[in-house]
Amino acid sequence: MAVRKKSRAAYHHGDLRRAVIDAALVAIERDGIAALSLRELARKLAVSHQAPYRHFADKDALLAAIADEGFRTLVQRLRAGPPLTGDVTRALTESGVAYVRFAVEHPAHYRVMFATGGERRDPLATPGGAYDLLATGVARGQEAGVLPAGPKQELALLCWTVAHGLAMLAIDGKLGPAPAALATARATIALQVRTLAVAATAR
Amino acid sequence: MAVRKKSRAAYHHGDLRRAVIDAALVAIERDGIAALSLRELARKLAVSHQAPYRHFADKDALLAAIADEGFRTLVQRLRAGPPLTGDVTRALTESGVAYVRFAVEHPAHYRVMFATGGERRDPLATPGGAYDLLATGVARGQEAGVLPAGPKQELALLCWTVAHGLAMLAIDGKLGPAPAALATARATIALQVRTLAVAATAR
DNA sequence: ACCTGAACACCGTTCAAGT
DNA sequence: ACCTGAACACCGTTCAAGT
Repeated sequence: MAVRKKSRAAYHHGDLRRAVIDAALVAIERDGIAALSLRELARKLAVSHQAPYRHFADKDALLAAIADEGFRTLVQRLRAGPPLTGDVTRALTESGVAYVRFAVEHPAHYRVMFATGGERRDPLATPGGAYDLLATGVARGQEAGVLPAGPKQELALLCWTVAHGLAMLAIDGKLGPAPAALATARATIALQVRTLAVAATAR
Repeated sequence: MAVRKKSRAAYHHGDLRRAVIDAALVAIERDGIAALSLRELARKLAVSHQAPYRHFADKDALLAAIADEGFRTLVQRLRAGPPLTGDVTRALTESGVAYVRFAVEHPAHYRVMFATGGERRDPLATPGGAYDLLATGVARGQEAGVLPAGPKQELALLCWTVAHGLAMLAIDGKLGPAPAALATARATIALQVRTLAVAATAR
């Protein structure tokens, strides 16, 4: 029994790549990116400290993979919201909430996505990426008269700024514990959308 | 000559504490907080690797000192803006610009101020701190009729969110190179202040 | 696609003993 | 308020040789 157990435990059966990423997310969430240690991950997964190098060239490649995964998931979440064909005000609000919710639910992903050091690309600016979705939303909002006229780019940046700002404040604990933080973020987004709508109809 | 040079170089004459902080800021700006190494700082300053410990209990104490310095400087910069007794719209705009400018000019400070890991306090919430200044500005804005009515706290959080969001995007290079980034931030802040003013007078 | 095991140059931090 | 120097347990990363 002991022998069988040992010989079976010698190899990691399953998706080590996945397991390394998941363990890294847990570690980052607890101790921050700075404290991430590949050797510690390997220890926790009971594989040799060299095994992770089968899947990631180095520590930065692991972080890049996490960032990639984060951007893909974020776009999915944004696409899952209410369609822009209906109530545009609501759609814009829910998009913002979904953005912050993603950050709150995946703080390690979000941190890595916007961390420096790796000089990573900017998948937000990718065609079909999050920024594209935002630009479309802004255009619809202007057509529907719930966003003020003016350069779409400026408005899109303002919206992203609010979402990103709230996301960072939320995962840094500046908006209180997780459930309250999301409610506060929602209220702030709603205030912003309302303000923009009022300004749009004012002239 | 060689002897004299060696014996004089043996000690660090001057403010080692200051020198360590400055060297840390340079290192963080270049390689990020994660890559900061006390031993490397000591080497660069030509002191023993143990000397910095005279001034900082550990690495985290050094980061805490940097964060402290950052919060103090930020408050100074915000206080240096145009007074709230005059053109409130302009004062609010310049406050926001000063906030982002601080981040752009002191990216390492700003990063450390909002970095996790150290579980630091929140000097923003300190009496007389940055958040107090913001709350006062919001109150004046409402009195002057350039900010919409409503809970001051919600408006203050929205303003902080925009400033913090722009600051983070700027130092992460998402707004382009430094000079352009500040201009973009200014335009975004102006758009937000204008929108709020229009919404305030709409009803 | 994993393993063991050795190796290298680096860390943060502590200690002991100096000036 | 600094120094030298040794020490400890840790890192990321590379290599060699296995299954």
